[in-house]
Amino acid sequence: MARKKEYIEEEVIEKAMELFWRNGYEATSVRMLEKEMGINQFSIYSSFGNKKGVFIKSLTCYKGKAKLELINKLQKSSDGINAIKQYFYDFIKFSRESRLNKGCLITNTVNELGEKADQEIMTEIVNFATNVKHLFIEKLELNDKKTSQIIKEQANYLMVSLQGLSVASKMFDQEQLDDFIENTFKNL
Amino acid sequence: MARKKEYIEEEVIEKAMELFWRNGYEATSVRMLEKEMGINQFSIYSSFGNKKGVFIKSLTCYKGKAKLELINKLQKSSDGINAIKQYFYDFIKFSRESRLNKGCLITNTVNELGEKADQEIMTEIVNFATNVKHLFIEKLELNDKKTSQIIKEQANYLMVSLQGLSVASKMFDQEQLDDFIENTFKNL
DNA sequence: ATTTAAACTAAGCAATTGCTTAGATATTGC
DNA sequence: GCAATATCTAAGCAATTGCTTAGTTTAAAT
Repeated sequence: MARKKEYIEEEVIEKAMELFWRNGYEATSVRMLEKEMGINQFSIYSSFGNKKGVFIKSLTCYKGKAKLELINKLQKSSDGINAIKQYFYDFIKFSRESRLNKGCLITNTVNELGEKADQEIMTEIVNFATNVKHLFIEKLELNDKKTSQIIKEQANYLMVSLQGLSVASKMFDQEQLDDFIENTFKNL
Repeated sequence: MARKKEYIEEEVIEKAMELFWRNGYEATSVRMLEKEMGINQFSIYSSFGNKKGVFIKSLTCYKGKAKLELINKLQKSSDGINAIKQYFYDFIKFSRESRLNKGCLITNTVNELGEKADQEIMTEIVNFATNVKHLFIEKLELNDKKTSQIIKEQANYLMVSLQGLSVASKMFDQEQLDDFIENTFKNL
């Protein structure tokens, strides 16, 4: 009884996500989204409500991509600490696009919006961080010598370290990042 | 032969710096700067050229404040590793304003502007990071058992860790940050 | 006191922001 | 074929962006 959409929402959201990932939230305008997603502003607003709506869906898309290309591998591994270390190395590759290091979209967003981030956005972020942390805990528990207190501390340590890696990858060279990762996992 | 300025550039720049620190570069408009600095746009542009000019001076101001409240203490100390650890704890206090964790302005800027940061801004940033790193190296050298290779690696490690602390302080609680710092220095 | 020039106020510039809407177009059920 | 309706294009909205400029005020040198 009506016309068909000429685009697939999941596909255009991936384009949007890439743009937000490269530029950040504020620096990405609806006109830029229009071009990158290949659809008109009318379509953007009718599909996603507003700019924030596009961003929320982009975060979901990012999580899906990260899960597929990064997190599933960690989840499957039974290599404990070494699996997490590999995750750190994998993350650098994951966040690099040709010569540009984009960092982690979640970390970028926390850093950009901080406490003044919208509630909905903040929920997505905390949600994602919690998942990763639980996964770290799961891998740390493979070492049965660690007490739950130690595991908690080390999981916190690793979470902050990962954020450092995200920011640092934008300005430090591979050698510096390698030094960081190697030292991070020395005593775990 | 002419009228006197009704403001002191160093004073109004400190206000601008606080604003950039809280909000980031893009999210800070010239109208906001006008209000915060307490001077008219004409004065802003005649004193600092353009928005970027205000920002560059703000970075310099930040460095001065950091030196005074943070870096000098580290420089004076002869406590080696422990002095650096104390620097990490001091940084958290330094970057907190009432309940808001603003992170490090330098780290915030790298994260926001990344590779597309203006050359002049990038110079200021690299410059500052290099200073801190050299200071870390100086303190690490107080332990004469460390080879220069180890010291290089550990300095890189600490630099990235510090950036992690900056971002993480925006969303993690004190306990998580403490776990991070304590574990960070276990590796040294 | 007069001249001179820098510093002020405040209005205004074009460009861009997020978002909306009027009207044309296409796809469906009948 | 026709009517119904969701989707498209493209123009336009008020508000905000970084920056400028015309005109007034102030203070020092003569």
